[in-house]
Amino acid sequence: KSCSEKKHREKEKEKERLKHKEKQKEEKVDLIVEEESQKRAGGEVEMVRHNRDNNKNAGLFCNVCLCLPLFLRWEEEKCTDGSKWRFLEHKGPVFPPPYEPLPDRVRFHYDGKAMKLSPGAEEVATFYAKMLDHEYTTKDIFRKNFFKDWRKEMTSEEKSKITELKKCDFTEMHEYFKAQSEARKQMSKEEKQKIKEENERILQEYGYCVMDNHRERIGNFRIEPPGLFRGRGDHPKMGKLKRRIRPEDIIINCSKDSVHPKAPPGTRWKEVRHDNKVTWLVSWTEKIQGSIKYIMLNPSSRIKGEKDWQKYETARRLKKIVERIRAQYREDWRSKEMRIRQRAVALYFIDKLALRAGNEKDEGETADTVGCCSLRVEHIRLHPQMDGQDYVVELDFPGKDSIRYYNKVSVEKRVFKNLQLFLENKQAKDDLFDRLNTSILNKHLQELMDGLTAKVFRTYNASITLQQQLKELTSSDDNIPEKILSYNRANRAVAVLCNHQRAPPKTFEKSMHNLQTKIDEKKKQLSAAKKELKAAKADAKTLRDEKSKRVVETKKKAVQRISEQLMKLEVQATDREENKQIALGTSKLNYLDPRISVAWCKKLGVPIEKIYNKTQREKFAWAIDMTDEDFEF
DNA sequence: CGCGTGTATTCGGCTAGGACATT
DNA sequence: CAATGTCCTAGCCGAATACACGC
Repeated sequence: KSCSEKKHREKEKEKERLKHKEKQKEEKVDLIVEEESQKRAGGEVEMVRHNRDNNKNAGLFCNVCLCLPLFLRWEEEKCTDGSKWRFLEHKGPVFPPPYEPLPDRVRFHYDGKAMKLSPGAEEVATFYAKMLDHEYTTKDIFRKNFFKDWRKEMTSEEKSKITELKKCDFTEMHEYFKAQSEARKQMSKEEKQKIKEENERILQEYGYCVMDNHRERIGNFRIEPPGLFRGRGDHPKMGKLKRRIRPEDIIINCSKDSVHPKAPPGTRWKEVRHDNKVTWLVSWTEKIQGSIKYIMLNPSSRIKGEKDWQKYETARRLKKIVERIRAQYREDWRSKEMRIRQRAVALYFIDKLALRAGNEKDEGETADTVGCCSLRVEHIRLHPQMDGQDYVVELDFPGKDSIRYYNKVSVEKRVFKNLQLFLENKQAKDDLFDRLNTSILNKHLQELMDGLTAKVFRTYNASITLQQQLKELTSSDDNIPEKILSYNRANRAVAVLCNHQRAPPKTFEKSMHNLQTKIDEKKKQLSAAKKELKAAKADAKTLRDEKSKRVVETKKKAVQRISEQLMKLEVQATDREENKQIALGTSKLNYLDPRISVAWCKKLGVPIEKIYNKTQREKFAWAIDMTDEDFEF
C-alpha cells in the first residue's frame, strides 16, 4: 500500500516539475542558461566538468527549474553587492495551537486539596507537569525559576494561596498527558494517515518559499511553542517561562513586490520589512536571553549550500598556508611581548586540539562554559613529567553545551614554559590568556589570510584528518562493509578530535548483547554449512554425476553467503562498540568537506547512500553533483 | 513466503549555544 | 569596546522507519 502511495507522490512531483519546466521554457531562461554553461565548460571554472545528459542525480536539482547543476546555477546567480537575494516570497510562520484547558476531572492539588486553576496559571502548570519525570524538576534552580515565573501568571487569589512549590501536586496532570501520548500511539491507521496528510498539507503551504527563481524548503517554519526554558549544564535561567509568541512580536522579511504573508485574523505583525542583505524570513525576540530567533532556509537551499561550499573553500585556502602560519606562531612563542606569546600559544591550542575560539559570555546569564581564549587557570594543569612523557598539559573544562573537554597532551618545551609564565601569580578564576580575546586573535588571523578566523582551523583540521585517515585505512581490496567500517573509523577520529560526545544510548548494553548472540548463532550456522559442503564434496567424488556437482555448488554458495553475513555482523559489532560515546553526525554535517566523502565513494565503488542518508544527500547535493573521484581537499 | 505486529535503530525536528561581523 | 544581529553548530528526544518474529 505504502509503496503505491509513494509512486503516486512521485508522479505528482513529476507533474509539478514538468509544469515548472514548461514555464521556464516560456521565459526562455533555460535556453540562455544552457548556452552560458556550454561556454563555461570550456575552461574558466575549475569544477565544470559536468555533462547534464549523463547526470544520474537529476532528482537533486531544483524542482522548479531543473536547468543546471547546483553549483553552476549558483555561479550564474552570483551577486557582488552583499545582497543575498532579489526576490523573496513566503507565507509566514505557523503558530502552535492555542492552549486547550484541561478537562475538569484532571485536577491540580495544593497542600492535599483539589484546586481549579485559572487558564493562564493552568497552562504554565502543565508545562511543569509534562516534565515531571525529567531530571530538571529535581534541580533547585529550575524549580525556583519556574515557581517565580508561574506565580506571575496566577490570579491574585491563586497567588495568595499557592506559596510553596513543594505543596503542589501535578501528578494527575502528568498522568493525563502520559495517557494522551499513549492514546496517540494507539490511534488507528486511518487516523494516523489523516494526521500525516494534514502535516503534509501544512508543509506544502508553509514549508516552502520562493527565493529568486526557485522554490526552496524552509528550515523551521513553526514558531517555538511556549514552555519552560531548558538550558544545558548549570544554566542560571533553567525553568523560566518561555512565553507564547504572538503575531505582534513577529517581524516578517520579504520582497516588496511579493505577496506578503497575512497575519492570523484579528492580529497584525510587528513589522514587515524588505531587507535583502539578510537571509531570514521571520524573526522575533526571545525574552529569556533577549536574543533574536529566526526562521531561515533548509540546508538544501542555495543560500545555505553556497555558504557551506565557501566555508570549505576557505579551509582549503588555509591548507595552502598552514605550514607558514605554524612556523610563525612557533616563532612568536619567544616574542618579547606577552600579548604575542599568548596569542601564539592560544593559536597552537586551536590548531593542535581543534578548540573553539572561546568568546566571553555574560556571567550570570548563561552556563559557565569556556573555549580557548576564555580558558581559566583552574582549567589547566602542567606536569613536567607524566606517564613517561615530558611537558604534559592537562586540560579539563566545560565546553559548548557544557560538554566536558578532558585531554592530556604532550607539548613542546617552549609552549610549556610559556604556560608556566602565564600562570604565574594568578588565582584559579583568572584568565589564562589575560592579554587575549577572540577579537584580537581573529584580527591577527585576518591579516594572515583573507577570511581566516579561529573556526577555520577546526574545519580544516577536521577535513584534512578525514582525508588522511581514509587514505590510510581503506584499501580497494576491502569489501563494502569493511570499507564502511573504515569510513566510520576515519569519521570517528574527527569526532574525537572535535570532542563530539554523546551519552551512551540507554539500550547500549542490551543491543550489544543481542548482536553478540546473533554472531554466535551465525558461527554455528557457518560450521554446519561447512560440514554439509564437505559431505557434498565427498558424495560428488564417489558419485561423479551432474546432480551431486550441483549440490556442491549450492553448498559452496551457502557457505560463502553465511561467512559474509558473519563478517558483516562482526564488523557491525566493532563499529558499534567503538562508537559508544561518540557522535559522528555533528562532524559529518558541519566539519567534513562532503567532496572528500563523495570522491572516496566514487573511487572505491561505495554507493553514496551508504555514507549519506536522504537529508544529508539533499544538503550535500552540490558536492555530490560536482565532485569526481580525484578530488583532493 | 507474505503479512501483520512488536521492538530496535535511525532520522530529523527542535531549540539552545557559540562564532563572528556589524553597529 | 560593548551591544546587537546574523547565521552556524550542538546534543537530545520523539517520530518514523527498518527489522525481527510469529502466524
